Amino acid sequence: MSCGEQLKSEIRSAGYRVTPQRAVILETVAHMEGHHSAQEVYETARDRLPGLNIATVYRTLDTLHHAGFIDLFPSSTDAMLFAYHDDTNLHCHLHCVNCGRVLEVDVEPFLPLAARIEQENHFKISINHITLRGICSDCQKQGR
Amino acid sequence: MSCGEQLKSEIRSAGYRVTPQRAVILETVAHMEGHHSAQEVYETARDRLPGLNIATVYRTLDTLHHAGFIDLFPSSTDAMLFAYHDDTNLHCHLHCVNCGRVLEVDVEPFLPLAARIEQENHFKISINHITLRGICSDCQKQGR
DNA sequence: CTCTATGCAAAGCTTTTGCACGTTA
DNA sequence: TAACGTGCAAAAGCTTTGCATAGAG
Repeated sequence: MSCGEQLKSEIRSAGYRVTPQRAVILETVAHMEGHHSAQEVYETARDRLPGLNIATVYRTLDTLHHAGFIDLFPSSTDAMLFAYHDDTNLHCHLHCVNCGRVLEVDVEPFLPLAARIEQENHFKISINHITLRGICSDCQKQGR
Repeated sequence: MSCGEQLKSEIRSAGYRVTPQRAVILETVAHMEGHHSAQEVYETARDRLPGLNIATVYRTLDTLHHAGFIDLFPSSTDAMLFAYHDDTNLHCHLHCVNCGRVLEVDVEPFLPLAARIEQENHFKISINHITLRGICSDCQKQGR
């Protein structure tokens, strides 16, 4: 089964109707590395689906988020960022507040600490959403 | 020196003009515990400064942020959150993606790990902005 | 007196919503 | 054919901006 068929099948198993828009948008997010705004997803997906509407992108990203296929990340700019959720590739995030880029790093060293914080605060941590904010090496070089 | 005078003096030492708006807005954020939207800051500050404009609140919060008095936090809802920056009280954040509340927890256990991540990635972490997202105990009780 | 900050109103951007039509199962 | 999803257009919410006036140093 092709990658696209695989994703369609997963949408269907999650109990959602498979439409061209949903299939293309999910494939788009899955193939674009990293974290992207709705506008970026829209512009990329539109190449394969002319006539696609940005409202549909928002509605579809929301649907796919509820279905567990997509993770949401608030960013330091106005726009929410979206990323494909891959259980086999959990990571945490270094979010540069200067350029907005999001680097991904191994989550493993965080796990013991996360478990401790969960216990002490009765707070269920979403491991894939741990975010450290700061300045990336590129921005440090350029001063500020 | 009163608390208000203290803050005014700090604004002045940072090289900014002291206006009633800046003084009141900074005091407001300093006295409101936790993290608040511009709208909340506006509504609270307006009690002491009728005629205050929301545009002034945004401009002032931005100024005070650049001056280092205020921290910014993107949230899972649309609105940016603002908090008083207190060097003597660094903490990290448990951000409930369900109700939007932000709990503060001791930052100390994070420091060794943060130092290691900084070294390995040449990324300058803003210690006061470490954010763990998830579900708070109240929302867990209510189911989801 | 000069330069900066504020109020006001308008605009910008991201995101959401209502509704008629088209599509999926 | 009975839901449900989409396109379109309009609106909503947060934030920014231009400009004239007021205020700080």
